[in-house]
Amino acid sequence: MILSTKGRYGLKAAFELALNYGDGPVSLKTISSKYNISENYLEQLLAKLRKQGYIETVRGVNGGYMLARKPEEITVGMILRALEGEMTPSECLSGETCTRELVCATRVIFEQIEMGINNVIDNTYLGDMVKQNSKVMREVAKQ
Amino acid sequence: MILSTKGRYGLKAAFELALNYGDGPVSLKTISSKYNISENYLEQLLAKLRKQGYIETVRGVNGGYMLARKPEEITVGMILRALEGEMTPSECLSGETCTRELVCATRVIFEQIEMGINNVIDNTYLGDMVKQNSKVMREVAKQ
DNA sequence: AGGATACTCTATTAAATTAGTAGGGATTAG
DNA sequence: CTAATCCCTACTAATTTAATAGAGTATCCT
Repeated sequence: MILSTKGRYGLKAAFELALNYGDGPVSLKTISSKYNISENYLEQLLAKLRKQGYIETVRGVNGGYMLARKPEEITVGMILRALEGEMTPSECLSGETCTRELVCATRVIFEQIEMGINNVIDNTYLGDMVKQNSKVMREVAKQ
Repeated sequence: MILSTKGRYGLKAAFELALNYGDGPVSLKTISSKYNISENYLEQLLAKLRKQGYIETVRGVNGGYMLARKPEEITVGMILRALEGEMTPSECLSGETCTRELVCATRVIFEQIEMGINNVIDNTYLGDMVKQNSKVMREVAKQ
């Protein structure tokens, strides 16, 4: 599994906040029960997203979480990286351990895999997910 | 890290066998010392590749490992999957747990990530790596 | 003011995975 | 027959994952 539950749960939560963008905060309980995720665990994931500036919180009664920016300004990559760390297939692409930059056949492959992933996650915004979702929902409703 | 050492080491070893394709077996010791990988550990990885039919072995003195097919017939994806399992971002794409096929916004993203990865690993053959490598080696030699 | 609701923060932990280590057994060239 | 190799299984230390637990702080509402 390329993504752990951190990235998977976190992306679901971020999508939920995007769905409710502009409608005030959504509580942890609402999200965790809708997606069937442990409340305390999801809380830790949302804390990471908050610390990285992607979501804001309102404390107290009727409080909850909300996106700190428009869904059109937050990419899937931002969310996944905030939770999973750099999305790289091999430490030699992100770290200092690999010294054979030029002459490494496997490195070329790892770079291409990384590009393939980044191409998706950096070009998809939460806003795109919302649009795509409402489109699918309409199609399902027709049948 | 998307790939564990299993996939990374295993791909390096497979590449090494591709480099030596047609020249008889290459011993475990040769590969593990060249790439600085634990001999016993690499052996376990090569055993997996053998059981899946990608490599053959010759036992006894002067024995070793060799590709069971031409480098042009073995993809990077075959090697990585043999060692890492299915390269999928989320269990909902490979397993039976996810039941909301149609109406799942995050699933769409996971599918696209998977396609991005597969596009690279299923279209790159060990033979391509060998060609690419000798090209780079020539360029380096010029300078 | 006070209670209920909701986020904040830190510590702990069970389970799984990773990345080996270890060692005895079988095979074969010379 | 012996040294070089592969074969196979068991064990283990370290790390990561996926929570669980609970005490603390802020805010709304009455």
